[in-house]
Amino acid sequence: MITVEEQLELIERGVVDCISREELKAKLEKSVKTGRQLKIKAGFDPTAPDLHVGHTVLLQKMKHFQDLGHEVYFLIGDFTGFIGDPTGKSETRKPLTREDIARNAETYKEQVFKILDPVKTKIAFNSEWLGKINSFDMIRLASELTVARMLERDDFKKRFEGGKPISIHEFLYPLIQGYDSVAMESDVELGGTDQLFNLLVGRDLQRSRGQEPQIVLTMPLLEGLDGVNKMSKSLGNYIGITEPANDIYGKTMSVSDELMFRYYELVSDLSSTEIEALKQGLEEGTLHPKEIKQKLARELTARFYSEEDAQIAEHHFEKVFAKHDLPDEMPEFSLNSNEPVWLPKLMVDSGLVSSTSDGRRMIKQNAVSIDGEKIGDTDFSVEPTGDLILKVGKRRFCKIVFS
RNA sequence: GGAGGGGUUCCCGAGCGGUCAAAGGGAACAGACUGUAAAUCUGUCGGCGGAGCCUUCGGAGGUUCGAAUCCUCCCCCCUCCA
Repeated sequence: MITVEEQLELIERGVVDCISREELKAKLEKSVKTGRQLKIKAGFDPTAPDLHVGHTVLLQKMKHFQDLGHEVYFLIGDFTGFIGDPTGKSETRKPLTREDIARNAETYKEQVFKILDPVKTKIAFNSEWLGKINSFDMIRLASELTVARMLERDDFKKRFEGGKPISIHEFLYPLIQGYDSVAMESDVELGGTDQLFNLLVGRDLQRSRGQEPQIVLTMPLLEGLDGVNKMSKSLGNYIGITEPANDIYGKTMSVSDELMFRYYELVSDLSSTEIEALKQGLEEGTLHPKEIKQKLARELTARFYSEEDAQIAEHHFEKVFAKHDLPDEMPEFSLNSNEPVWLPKLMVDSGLVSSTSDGRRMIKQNAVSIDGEKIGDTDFSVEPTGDLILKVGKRRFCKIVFS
């Protein structure tokens, strides 16, 4: 059995808030003594089963608990999904059907098990207990927190002060999430730092209902590719874990040097000593920043694919971007015409640009080439004499095949 | 229920009868520079085979030679009072 101290060391790695460390230690001690696993809970939204690298920060932490032999619950917040959550200014979400949720849950499993141990992971749905709750329970729950307290939550506070709408039912979410902890009798709840408030509500509710309050652990939010905002799908600054290997590799390479170590710390499996060594190598000039980043890109690509795929992705990257060569494979567009084709039209048809205006713009900006030769004339027409490679910008290629 | 403020192009946000395809910023895209880095600089940023034309300013009508701008109704959001 692993000692409490050893467990703490792994658990606390990368954690922002731990409330409280003493209680966590006590729980671990009890667990070691009695052999009872701790119940670890982390909740996920059922509407967006597209996980990105940002989510993996949390998943990695869940994995740590699994490795330590604890009981990890992947909680799908399907109850919220049934209701439809119009959070923020985005248009009201359509309530999900039972089928949607079942399908999303499947997708989640596929993705989540790229990190978590499929055998050890328990999947739970909060509709199981929230679906049974009645109006009285709901109102009683709502009476346990004040509006002033609710407005302490950063997100609500900002929206309130900024004159942005907040629906009443949004106040219910922290309560519902907190109730999950009560229903599950969780020992530890994990979440991003933005979840701190919700996680603390769980503690409050457990305590007021005579349970031993859960330990709250928050993980940092990983910055997205823009280096500023947190990684999110809606901001488009993410690396999706189901994206093609080339994209995972390439997107990782576009991370800035400064941010790259943040990625190392939060998502890499390397130990902190190994990361330190990389940092030192960079400072001393023995390691080139590109090499360090490539190591990261390989690690991430290999995690979601394989070592081999990572090698291929690296090869592709070097070829296309470092050497400005053509990729090994590119989309083909077959054209059956004996007439010359106006270039902007061809660009639209082959899907390289969205409109002829856009194509025209690209030509004007000196971004278009055919078989390596820049085209600067917007009136240019392609003669149907033979296959050719059409390139727009740095990364858009298409092989035009005449048939 | 009463009073007031507002909904503008991907986002934020000017415009308040013609000179508006709509300032400015952000995002994005392209070019230069590179390590596809990042940062920076420059340019582009509704559609149409370019001049010109067509469709945009919450929705539907209307007034005008002319409407994002004025009027009517409707929908949505915010604030204050109750």
